[in-house]
Amino acid sequence: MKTNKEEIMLTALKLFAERGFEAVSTNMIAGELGITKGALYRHYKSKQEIFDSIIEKMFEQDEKQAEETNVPVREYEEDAESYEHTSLESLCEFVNNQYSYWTENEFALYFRRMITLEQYRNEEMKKLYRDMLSLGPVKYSEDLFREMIKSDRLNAKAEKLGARNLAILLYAPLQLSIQLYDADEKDNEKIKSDLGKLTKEFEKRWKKK
Amino acid sequence: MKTNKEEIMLTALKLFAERGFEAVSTNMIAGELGITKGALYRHYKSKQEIFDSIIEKMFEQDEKQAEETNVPVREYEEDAESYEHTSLESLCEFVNNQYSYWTENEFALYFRRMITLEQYRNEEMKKLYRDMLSLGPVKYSEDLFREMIKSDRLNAKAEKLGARNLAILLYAPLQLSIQLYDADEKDNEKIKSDLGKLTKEFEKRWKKK
DNA sequence: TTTTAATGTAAACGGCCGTTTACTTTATGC
DNA sequence: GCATAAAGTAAACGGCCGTTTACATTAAAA
Repeated sequence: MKTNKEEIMLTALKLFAERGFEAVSTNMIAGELGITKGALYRHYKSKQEIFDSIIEKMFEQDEKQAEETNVPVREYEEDAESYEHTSLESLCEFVNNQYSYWTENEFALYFRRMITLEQYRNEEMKKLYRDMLSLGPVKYSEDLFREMIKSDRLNAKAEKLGARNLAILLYAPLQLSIQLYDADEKDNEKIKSDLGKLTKEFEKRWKKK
Repeated sequence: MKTNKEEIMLTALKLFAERGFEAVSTNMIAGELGITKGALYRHYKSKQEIFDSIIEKMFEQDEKQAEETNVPVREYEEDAESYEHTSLESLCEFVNNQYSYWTENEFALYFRRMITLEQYRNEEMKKLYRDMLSLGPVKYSEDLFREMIKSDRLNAKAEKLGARNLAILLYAPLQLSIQLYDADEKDNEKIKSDLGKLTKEFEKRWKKK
């Protein structure tokens, strides 16, 4: 009489992140917890419900994360005013924070891997992956850069390159850094400091002198 | 009496690329082909053998691809001479070719997705993913940049930034572009032309004047 | 200490898994 | 056209799937 929902969820998440939802059996999850599969159903009414609760928890955690960092994370508000105070520096800092978040925060790390494995399964998963990890963040940065260009905070070269390409140039090294982390977790510190250098370099290159 | 090994392999690959190897059943593969699962075993002795033959075919195709493009793709030869004639231009062109290869070549496209879904399953898959899609290409570019710096083909800023970071700056936009393609295949032409712009920009920025 | 609710177990359920078997259909070479 | 080998079928195999059931144990409340 010990296991709680949180524990089951995290155990399942780790397995989902390594084999994919469909390939993980209730037996595996229970076995990992040292209980029998029947006991799982005291806490969740199905395997799917475990998965759904993981998604839900990620959304909750994501909101908190968004509040902590000064740069709003996902939802783009049409009202342009909200970006007026976003500086290039804070955006670069945000990128570095994102690296730490997706590699060092245990839940975020496994969630990212899980959703990576589910991204091609159906439209819902595809959208989730896109919004959280690929097109979403790019579009978000793009919007910020567009604002920066409008308010003349970037140099002429930046203006010429365009907001979308600036977003790609900033966001791509983050994405690759996360991939490099997955390739060898031991390189974490090196990867992180390299990313720091690259964002600093980015700052210098595009900021209005 | 029509189905051949090639047909089975490609059908299986598409399913593996969307759900993952373990989640795809022999029934699904056979169903997609319009035959019964028993018939599969006339061509392959197990589901695993279908998977293995996909890997094998990818290696074969990869070798051909490496011969066609003037830039050697993977295996790094200690002998530094082999890089002497690799120019920054051809490396950038190689990056653009890689985008087309991993999005427009049917087999490469589905193989990439499949291996993406298998990357966390075990050490063998992890290595395969790393070598073909993440750390491998970065290391390869890094070696090329190191040679370029040594032979003084890049400018002072490039030298200061270092070969690894140059590799990241060149390779990251390719990786992200591929992800963006997966997010919405219809954007292909736009993504490709943006990547072209970014590599041109890269060329101008780091080449010795 | 006794009651009660939460948490566990083991077994059963129908169903699908990968694979093998015995047998039938189809295409090809002589 | 007929033998033969290739390619298909349907059914069976043992085994695991997700889930439910009936019952036992545990921990907390009274």
